[in-house]
Amino acid sequence: MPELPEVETVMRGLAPVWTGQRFARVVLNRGDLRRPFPDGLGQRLTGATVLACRRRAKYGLVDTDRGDTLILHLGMSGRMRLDPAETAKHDHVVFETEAGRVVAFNDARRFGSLDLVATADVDRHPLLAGLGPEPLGPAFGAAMLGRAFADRLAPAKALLLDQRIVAGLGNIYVCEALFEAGIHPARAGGSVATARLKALAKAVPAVLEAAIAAGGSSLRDHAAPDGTLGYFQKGFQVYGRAGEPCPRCGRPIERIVQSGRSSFFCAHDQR
DNA sequence: CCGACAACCTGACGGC
DNA sequence: TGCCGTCAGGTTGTCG
Repeated sequence: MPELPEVETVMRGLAPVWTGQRFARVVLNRGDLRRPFPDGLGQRLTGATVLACRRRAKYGLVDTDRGDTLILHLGMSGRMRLDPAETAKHDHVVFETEAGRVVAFNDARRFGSLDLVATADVDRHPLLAGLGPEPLGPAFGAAMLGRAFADRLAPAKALLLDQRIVAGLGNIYVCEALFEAGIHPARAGGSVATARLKALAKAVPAVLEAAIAAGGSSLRDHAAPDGTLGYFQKGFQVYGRAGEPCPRCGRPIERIVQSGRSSFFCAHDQR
């Protein structure tokens, strides 16, 4: 479930555990996830002190005092298990601080990734260089969306999923934001009325902030009850609710598939 | 530029 | 209990 809010929650959970702490051990239980781990990953992290835990789009960034930044991506199924009672299947990398806190990067499907790059070059790294603005940052808004949507025939759904336009949205929150803004997911970007674009510019951060708030509240002392960071149940308005009544008009929520991914929407309220 | 599709992997779930 | 098909929050590349 890692879209922007989940990654934000994970990094907020890691921050108090890692910031200012040194890694005593980093155990790699395999040599790769989506891609091979960088050479010397374990050695380069062991003994390093964490300066900051932050986020860009769906990437978690961990800066160290050695001038390196660990770039982590949770893929589809990645989780950070905090002080796990025991090791679990798919605990691929285990970080242990000198204070004895343990974090296990668990990722069943192995679509996640770990990269280590010079902190000074992080923003220019190929993974991050092409990303659009943060939807919760100052560069995001109706004007910027208007420029990105103008003259586009591509569906609004596809444009919002395009990380070069806005960085951090995934399938769930795109569905939710489009519902909130009253925009049909298949509507061509260029045909979205200005008023709806403004609504969308409000809906996107609203939906994300609500999710972050829900995640944060379920975190308590930095972890869900099962020690997992980053995943929390949340009631969605339309996502995953095909056939259920629209919370606004009561008509059944519909599901269509766009470029291989499910879109959930209300055909009456979203045009 | 666009969109459909496949690939990367494992697990959960429903039907039989 | 097992087997089978379907689906899953992401990213990347190919093809037409």
